[in-house]
Amino acid sequence: MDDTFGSYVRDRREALRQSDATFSVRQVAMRIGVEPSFLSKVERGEAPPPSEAKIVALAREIGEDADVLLALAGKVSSDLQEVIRKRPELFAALIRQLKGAPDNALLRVVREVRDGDW
Amino acid sequence: MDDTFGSYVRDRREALRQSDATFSVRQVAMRIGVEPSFLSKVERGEAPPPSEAKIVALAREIGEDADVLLALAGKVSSDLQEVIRKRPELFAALIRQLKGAPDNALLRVVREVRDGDW
DNA sequence: CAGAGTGTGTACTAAGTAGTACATAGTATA
DNA sequence: TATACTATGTACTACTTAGTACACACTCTG
Repeated sequence: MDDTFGSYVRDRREALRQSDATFSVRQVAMRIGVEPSFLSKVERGEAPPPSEAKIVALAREIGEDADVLLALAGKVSSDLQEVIRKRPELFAALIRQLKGAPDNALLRVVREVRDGDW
Repeated sequence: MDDTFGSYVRDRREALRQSDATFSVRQVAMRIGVEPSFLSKVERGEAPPPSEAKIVALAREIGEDADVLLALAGKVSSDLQEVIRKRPELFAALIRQLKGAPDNALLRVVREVRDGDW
């Protein structure tokens, strides 16, 4: 098991706990709707990352971007997948083409699309 | 169960069988590496679409784009997912922004990226 | 009419997913 | 020192995924 996910979550949660005692395993687990033992196992890498819905809730809890946390868990948000599935050829072509592009090039495309008159 | 996937595969295979007898359930199943009864069930929607690897093999067999066939199966190719997972913020932003864009706008971006000096 | 090839029905399974329930042991506080 | 909250360990389970194995009945061809 790789477990960047678990350690990352643990680190973030412990950090938040410094200033807010409600960030215990128990309370966070309760807030995201899982058993404390399960969250504990996930954080220690003994259980694989939970389902997408729980990860999204967890991201909100620890103030992290949901897509980033999902990525750490080896997943891609289902709403993104749906966008791709609706036009597979076009999005497949686009994504494969941007695979090797540097970050700033990507950012430029993002901005162009945002600002442009599409 | 929705089953556009199964019917689509069946239609394509039957069409090919008109001119080539080797496109029977049995032979295609053998070529893509599953049991004939399983392919039969998949085609009739009694079993969900098979694994990504089998779908890709099937796409080759019936001469369809793998990404399109995967999309019909409700999946997104794992290599595309990996690209997204490596830079989740950027790709999430891009894809969400292009969600509602018309096909020709998407095509323009694809072409720009291909031709541009990125 | 034998044999090959066709599609399909039934039964089974091994591995992975996503957890729950409960017990235990340590720690902080009043 | 009681109590309350903390984290963790062990055991169990229901569901899903991704199929296999094998037998059956039909049809076409030599």
